[in-house]
Amino acid sequence: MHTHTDSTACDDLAGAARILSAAQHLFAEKGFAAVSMHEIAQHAGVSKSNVFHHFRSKDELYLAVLGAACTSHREQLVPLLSGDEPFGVRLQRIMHADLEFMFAEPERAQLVLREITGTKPDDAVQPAPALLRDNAAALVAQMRIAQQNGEIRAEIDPAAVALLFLAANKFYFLTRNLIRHFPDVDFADDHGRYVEKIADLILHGVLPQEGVPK
Amino acid sequence: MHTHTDSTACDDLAGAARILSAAQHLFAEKGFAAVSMHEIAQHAGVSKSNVFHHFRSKDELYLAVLGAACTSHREQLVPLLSGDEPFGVRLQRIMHADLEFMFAEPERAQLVLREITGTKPDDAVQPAPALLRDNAAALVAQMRIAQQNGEIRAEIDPAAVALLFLAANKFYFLTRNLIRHFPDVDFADDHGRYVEKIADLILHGVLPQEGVPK
DNA sequence: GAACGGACCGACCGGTCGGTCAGCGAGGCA
DNA sequence: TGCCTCGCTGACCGACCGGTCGGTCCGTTC
Repeated sequence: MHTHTDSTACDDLAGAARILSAAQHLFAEKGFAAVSMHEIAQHAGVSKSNVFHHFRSKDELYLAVLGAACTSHREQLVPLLSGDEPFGVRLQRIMHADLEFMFAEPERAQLVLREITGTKPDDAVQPAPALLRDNAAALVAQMRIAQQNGEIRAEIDPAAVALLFLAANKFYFLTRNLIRHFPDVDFADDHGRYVEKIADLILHGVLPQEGVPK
Repeated sequence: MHTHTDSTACDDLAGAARILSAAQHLFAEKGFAAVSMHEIAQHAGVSKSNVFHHFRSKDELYLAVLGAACTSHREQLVPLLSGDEPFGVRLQRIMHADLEFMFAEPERAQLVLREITGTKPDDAVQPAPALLRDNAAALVAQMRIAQQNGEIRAEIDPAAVALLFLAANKFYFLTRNLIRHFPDVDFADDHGRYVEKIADLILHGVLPQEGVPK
C-alpha cells in the first residue's frame, strides 16, 4: 500500500496528491518559508487557488506533508526493533535499515530532521520531536535489555549510547552532500561500509585492546 | 578583541554592528528566508533603508553574519588541536571545548550548522562547508598521529572516527532543546557529563572487555 | 432536466517583500 | 562659512506573498 512518494511522477496522481508531492519536494529542498504556494501549485500543475481548495492554509499543507513523513518514518522503524540476535548484529541491522530508509525517502528524512535540528521551542505535539523522543526511548530500552543480558557494559548510560547511535546516522545523512567530497572519506556513497565502520567503533571503541582477541 | 557577540546589548553599538547583531540573532533563529529586512531593522533600532545603506542586499548581510560565525568558529578550533597529552585526554579536551564554544555562541553555531545540514549543493567557496571539511581533515590528522603512536587501533578508519566525533557533538547541540525533555537523558544541560560519557564510549566501546582492567 | 457537490480556475485582495531615492542633520576640514 | 562625507530617514517602487471570491465545468443523483 505504501509506495515511495518521493516526488517521482506527478502526472498520474489526483490533484491533492500532486500538491502533496510537490510540497514535499519543495519544502524538503528549501524549508517552509522559502517556498511559495504559487511555486507549489506550478510544480503540481494546478492553480494556486486549487491548492487552497484542498488545504486551508500553507501551514495545513506543511503539516500534512510533515505528518506523512513522520508516520512513514515511524512505521519503518518499529519493525526494526524486534529481534533476538546478538547486540552487535542488531546494532548493525538497525543502523543499516535506518540509513536505507532515509536514503530511500530523502525528502521525508530531510523534512523530519530539519524540524528536530531547528530552533523552535519544543512542542511534543509536533510530530517530529515526538518521533525523535520515541526513537531514543526505544533504543534506550534495547540498550537496557542488552545490559541485563550482559551483552554490553553495565556502567554505561543507555541514553548516551542511543544518542551516539542517532547522531552517527542522522549527521551522516544531513552532511551527505558535503562529506562526499572530503579527501579522506570513502563511505559517503556506501552506507554499508559506513555502518560497518561506525558499528565497529561503537562496539569496540578506538583504543587498542591488548589481550582481547577480535 | 573578540568579545561575545551573541546579541546581548544592541544599544551601545554603532549602526552597522547593531544590524549585524540583530541579523545574527534572527537568521540563527529562523533561517534566511523567514526573516525580513524590516524585522532586522526593527530589532536593530534603525530604518530598513539604513540597513541597505550598510549592506547592499539581504544576501550580503547574511554572508557577513555567516562569515563572522565561521571565522569565529575556525579561530576557536585551531588552538585546540595542539597538544601532546594522551589521546583520550585530548579527545575529551577538544570535545569539551568545541561544545563550550557552541554553547557560548549558540547563534553562530546554529547558523553554521544550518548551512552544513541543509540541501544546498556543495560549494566549497561557501564558508560553512569549507569549515566542516577543514575540521574533519584536522581531526583525521590527529587520528593518524595517534595511530602511528599506537595509541588507537591501526585498522580503524580515521575519517569514520572524525565523523563520529563531529556527529556526537553537533547533533547534541542541534537537538539540545528536545533531548532536555527526554525521560532518560540527564546530560542535556551538563556538557561535561555528556563529554565524559561519549568519550568513554568512543574510547572503549559498548562491549564488555573481559580481562582488560579499567 | 434540475439540483447538487467537488475540482478547478483567473482575477482580485490587502499586505509584505527587497530594494531605491531624495533629503536631512551632524561632524570634520580647508 | 561652505563643502563634503557619512549615517540616517520616510516615502515610494514593482514584485510577490498567502489567501479570497465569483464563476465554470463535470459527474452524480433524483
